[in-house]
Amino acid sequence: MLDSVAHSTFLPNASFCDPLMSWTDLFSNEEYYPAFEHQTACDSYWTSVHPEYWTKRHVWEWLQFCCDQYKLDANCISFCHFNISGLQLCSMTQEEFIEAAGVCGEYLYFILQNMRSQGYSFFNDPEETKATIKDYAVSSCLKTSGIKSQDCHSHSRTSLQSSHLWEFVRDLLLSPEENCGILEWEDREQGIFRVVKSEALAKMWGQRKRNDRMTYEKLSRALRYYYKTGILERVDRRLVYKFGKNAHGWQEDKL
DNA sequence: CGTGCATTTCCTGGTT
DNA sequence: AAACCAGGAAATGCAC
Repeated sequence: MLDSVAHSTFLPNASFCDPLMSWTDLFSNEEYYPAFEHQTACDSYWTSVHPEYWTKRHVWEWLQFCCDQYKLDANCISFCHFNISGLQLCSMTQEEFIEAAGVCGEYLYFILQNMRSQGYSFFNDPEETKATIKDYAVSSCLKTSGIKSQDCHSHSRTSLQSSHLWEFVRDLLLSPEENCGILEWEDREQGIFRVVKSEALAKMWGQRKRNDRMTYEKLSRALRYYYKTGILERVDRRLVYKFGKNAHGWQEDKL
């Protein structure tokens, strides 16, 4: 089972990232049936069929795509739970997803629901969706190597909304596209970083928490509380912080 | 409903 | 003077 997932092929990235493409467009677009002229629905890619009509193979292909694209830990996923059709997949509740794949399940559920409502535009939404995906993947245990499936399950309640400030800061440091020069590594190895645009950082954090009253003054107070818990360590320079021993996921060689 | 955690808000005072 | 830093105290929102 795992082998079939690991060895099947994906569409190249460029093929499904057109944000303007609807399900109808995708379905009728010949580009999605490039190599096989007389394909049946069973032979088509999952990307060319609405999730409700997915075959078991489509479900597998989708799972593989998600694992690959969002660095989900396949160890967290009970693949036998997903040996089902698209119709059955779509009827699964979030709880059932979590039961089948822990925090990865919560994430997969999130992706599926968005795909069902938005089609592939979901994968290329430059706004919230993209940040949501990234944050979802990075803030939970998904990107950490060597994580045990039990750990994933124990974190199954972790979600975007519960993402902590230090994780938000960490993820910003780790994603240059979102960062926009707001944060900068001062010493990558030691986890020392500088807040370059304090106002922008506060604004972004405020957006994340849906709080337009957020300021750097208040954000920095929250950061200072991290000194006590070892998430951050004090650095005696303005706007400079350092990850402490209880912060994880920021080290280059451990990503 | 109560409790605890993680901020958020506010504030006084000190530093760059 | 503006922008930060240090923390105390209390309030808030949320999950359990």
